Amino acid sequence: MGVTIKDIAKAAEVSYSTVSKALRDSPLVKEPTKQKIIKIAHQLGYQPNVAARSLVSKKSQTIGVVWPTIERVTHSALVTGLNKQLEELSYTTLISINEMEDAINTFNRYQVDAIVAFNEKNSREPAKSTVPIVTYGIAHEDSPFPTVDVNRKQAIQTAVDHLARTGHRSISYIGDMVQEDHLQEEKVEGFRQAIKDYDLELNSTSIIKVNDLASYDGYEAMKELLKKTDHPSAVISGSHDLSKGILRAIQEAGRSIPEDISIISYDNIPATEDLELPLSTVGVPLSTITEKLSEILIALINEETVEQSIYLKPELNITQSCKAWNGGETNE
Amino acid sequence: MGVTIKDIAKAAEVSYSTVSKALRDSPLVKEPTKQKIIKIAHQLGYQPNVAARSLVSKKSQTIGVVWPTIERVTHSALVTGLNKQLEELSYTTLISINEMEDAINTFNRYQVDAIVAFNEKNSREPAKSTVPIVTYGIAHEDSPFPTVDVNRKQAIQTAVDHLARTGHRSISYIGDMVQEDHLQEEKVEGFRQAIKDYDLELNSTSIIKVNDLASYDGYEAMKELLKKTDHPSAVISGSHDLSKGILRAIQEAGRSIPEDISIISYDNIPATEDLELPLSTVGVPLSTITEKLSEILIALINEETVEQSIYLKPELNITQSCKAWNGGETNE
DNA sequence: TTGAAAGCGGTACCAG
DNA sequence: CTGGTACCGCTTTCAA
Repeated sequence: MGVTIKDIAKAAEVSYSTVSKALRDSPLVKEPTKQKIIKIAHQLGYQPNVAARSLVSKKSQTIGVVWPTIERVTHSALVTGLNKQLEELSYTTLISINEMEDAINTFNRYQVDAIVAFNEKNSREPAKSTVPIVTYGIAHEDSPFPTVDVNRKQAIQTAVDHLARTGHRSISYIGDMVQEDHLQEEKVEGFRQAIKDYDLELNSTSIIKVNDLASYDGYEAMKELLKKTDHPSAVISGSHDLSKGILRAIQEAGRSIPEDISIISYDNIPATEDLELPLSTVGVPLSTITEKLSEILIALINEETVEQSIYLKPELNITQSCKAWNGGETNE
Repeated sequence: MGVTIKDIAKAAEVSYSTVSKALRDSPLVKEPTKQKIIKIAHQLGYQPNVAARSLVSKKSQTIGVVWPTIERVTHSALVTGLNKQLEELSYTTLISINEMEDAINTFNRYQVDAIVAFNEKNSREPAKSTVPIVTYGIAHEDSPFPTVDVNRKQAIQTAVDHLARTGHRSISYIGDMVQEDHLQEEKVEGFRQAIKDYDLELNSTSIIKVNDLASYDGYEAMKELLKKTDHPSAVISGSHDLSKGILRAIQEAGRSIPEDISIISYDNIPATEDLELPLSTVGVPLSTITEKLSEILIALINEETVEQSIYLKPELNITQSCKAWNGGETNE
């Protein structure tokens, strides 16, 4: 077994309650004593026993993340960001990839202070949990828990709005999923509605289906689209990966951005890779999401009331990948 | 706070130590009493407090997984499999995405029974841990902990071996990484050596570099390769994703498998998607890896001695994607 | 077969 | 400022 505060007490020749105080940096211990104790604790490689501590304090300084769909890369950046954010708030993050209900039970047994659930489907019965829960990305409908989500519909609408206002009349959206995917459908829905609002044409090449959201799918879709004589003057892409493929296809076809075609990508990941050209994006920055999530978590832990449903507003970020459209004629 | 055994004791009108026994299914409790207690516990939605339990029993029935590189999809299937396997052994899996040392400290505080670390780089100083640790995929060199790993070098050698024995003289390997990547280099090394052993030619198109291991990279590489008049009669691919792209490129070029070209893919994921044709693969099945890992974990927990370095032998699985080579002439 | 009581490693309160 | 002690929820002897 590991080192306990009693071992430290013996070594430091003080009572173990003094050790406890010193280690918690209590002002009730004289500075030299404190230093001595801390030093000894360090030498002995002391690690406080969470079990014992949370047993009495009822707090574990731990947040449980329920993430059954690790295979979905989409959330890994988010989880990474959240982990980091919570670390700064001196919380430890623990992840379970079990199903919602199992995971929640586990975290309850572990007495985590709060739970974030990334779940695709709404759980039928609101799992009974002593620990407060916030969900992310779940249909806002009638989740039994407070929910944080990105307004994907609005994101795409914002993109269409920008393009329409800058003269584009023919816009395509690449990213409708062949398989059912609630999150993607929301984007498509936003596109459809915005096109309608602006009274633009909606034809067979306006919404392009893809098998997956990977780079190749974007490439394939765009290649196909460029074969048409009357290809759109602007494209909105459903994900960063798709966009990479789209750029490749455009480049390969010898067309140029933004002269021949403007592009806006849905994306909440900060542009890590530098693509050849900085992509215009629309979406909620990852940091905004993790900040909001942490905020809710902390509020929940402090038993404050929180909004039942938070819908994050996307930001539009226009770069050189977009240009006003003047009917295809050169401007000079 | 949640329900405790005392609440149950009160409701069942027995002492709380009896409740404890009943819930642990001890033979020291009469069957009817036991049933009654279990029923009440269930009604009350009792969840045993891990903190209290592990405080006294010194066991938490939990395995910690250190997985700092979640962004790397490679391991997600493995973690999923391991989680499932351990669940069957009635262990709970908890994941930390913090750096090795932090994560190990966290798990020590949590008194997990053992730790699995997926780490790319060998940690400089063997973090001091009370809890036994096993690492996966780390250079077998001189890890301070027992290690389980796949023999990637041997995998590729096995593939070359098969192809060479069935008449192939010109074989290419697609999957050398542009960025440094230890795991990939091992495969390339295996390829190089096997080619040498069989006295085959090693030219500029024998080993194809890729930017990443995604589908598109395979597509691009294969497309390039097929432009050569004297393209190889067989290709070995470094990953399942690469293979998907490779198949697409071959198909697009109007060539056929295995008539024009044979292909073997490095892969340990069970063929989930059915590609058009079943791919020949070489690698260690995921289940073998997770079984071995669990086995070591359990042994470690029981304080048995384990091998310091376990190197799993890859399996070759040949399907219709490979065919003996007779110099390019038709056989009939 | 059941109950009482000790104690796991800490925290926090109270007395000195 | 330091030490003593009750107790968190549970497991595990030991007695009844």
